[in-house]
Amino acid sequence: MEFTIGKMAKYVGISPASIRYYESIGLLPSPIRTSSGYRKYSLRDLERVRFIKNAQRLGFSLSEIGYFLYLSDLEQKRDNSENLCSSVQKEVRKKISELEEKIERLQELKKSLEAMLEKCTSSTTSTCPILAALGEGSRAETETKEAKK
Amino acid sequence: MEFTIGKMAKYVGISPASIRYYESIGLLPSPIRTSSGYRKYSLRDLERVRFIKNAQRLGFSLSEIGYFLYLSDLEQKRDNSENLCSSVQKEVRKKISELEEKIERLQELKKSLEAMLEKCTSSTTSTCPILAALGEGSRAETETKEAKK
DNA sequence: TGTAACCTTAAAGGCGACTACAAGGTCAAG
DNA sequence: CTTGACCTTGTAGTCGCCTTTAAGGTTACA
Repeated sequence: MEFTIGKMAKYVGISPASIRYYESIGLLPSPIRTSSGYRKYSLRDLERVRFIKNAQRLGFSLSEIGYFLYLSDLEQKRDNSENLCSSVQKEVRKKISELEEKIERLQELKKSLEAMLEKCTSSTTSTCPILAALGEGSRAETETKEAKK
Repeated sequence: MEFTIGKMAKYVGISPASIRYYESIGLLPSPIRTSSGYRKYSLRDLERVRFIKNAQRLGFSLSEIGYFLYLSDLEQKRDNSENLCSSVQKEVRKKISELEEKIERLQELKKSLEAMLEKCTSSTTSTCPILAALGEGSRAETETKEAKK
C-alpha cells in the first residue's frame, strides 16, 4: 500500500504542505521517491503522521512530538522499553501539570471578568465601571518606592 | 507631571519598545515631543498604558483592547455611555465564553492524558501503551467522506 | 493529444506581540 | 569635557506552525 503525498494528506486530514514541513523539521523521514521524484509513502508513514496529528490534538507541540518519535524510534533499535515507557510517562505528567496550570489561570481570569460584569450590571454610574476597573492602577507605584535613579 | 518613555515604561513594567509598538499600531496617540524630539507623556498617557496592561493580563488581545479604547474615546466626545457600557459588557461576555470553551477543552485533554497514564501504569506490555494509544487512528477516514474540492 | 489535477522546489508571507540591532542624537553628572 | 545612560528612527528577527506563491515537471483520463 503506497500513497502520494496528496493521498496521505487527505487520509490524515492535513495539507501536503504540512507533511513536507514535518519532513523538513525532521519529524518524518525522507520517503523514497518514484522515478519522477514524487514522494512515495507507506502505511508506516501514514501511521506516523497520524501519530503526530493525534498527539497534536492532545496538546503536544511538534518538538514534544519529535521527542516521542525519537523515543519510539530508539525502541525499534535496542530494547529499552522500560526506560522508554518511563520517559513517555514523565512527558505526559509534565503536560498534565501544564494543563492544570493553564486551567487554573483561565479560571481566575474568568472569575475576574465575571466580577467586573457583576459590578457593571449593579451600578448606575455614568462611566462604564468595567472600563474604570481596567484603568485602575497600582497607582501607588507612581510615587511610592521607585524613587528611581 | 511628565514622563519620558523610559520612565513610563518602568512605571508600568514594560519596555520602551512596547510603548513605541503600541503607538505604531494606534493604541496610543502620538505624544507631544520635546524640542529635541523626545516623547513626552502625561499622566493620562500613563493611565492608558496601564489600562492596556491590565486588560492584557485579563486575557484580551491588543485588538480587543483597541476596541475598548475606541469605545471609551467615543465616550469622551459625545455622551452615549449607555451604549458604551453595553458594548463593553458584550465584549466581556464574549471573552468569558471563550474562556469557558478553552477551559473545557483543556479539561478534556487532561482527562485523555490521565486515561493514557492510567493504562500505562497498569499494563505490562512490551511496547509503551501511551505511544500505542497515540498511534491509534481513526483508520476509517481512509475511505469515508471528503470528496473535497 | 489535450488538459486538469496532481507533483516538485525554493522562497516569502502571516499571525501576535514583541525584542534586538544599528547608527546616531541628547542629557545629566562629575 | 567626557562619559554613560538615556533618547531617536528604521529594519530585521523571534516563535510555532504552517499557508501561499511562483515556476515548472508528471500523470490520469477522455
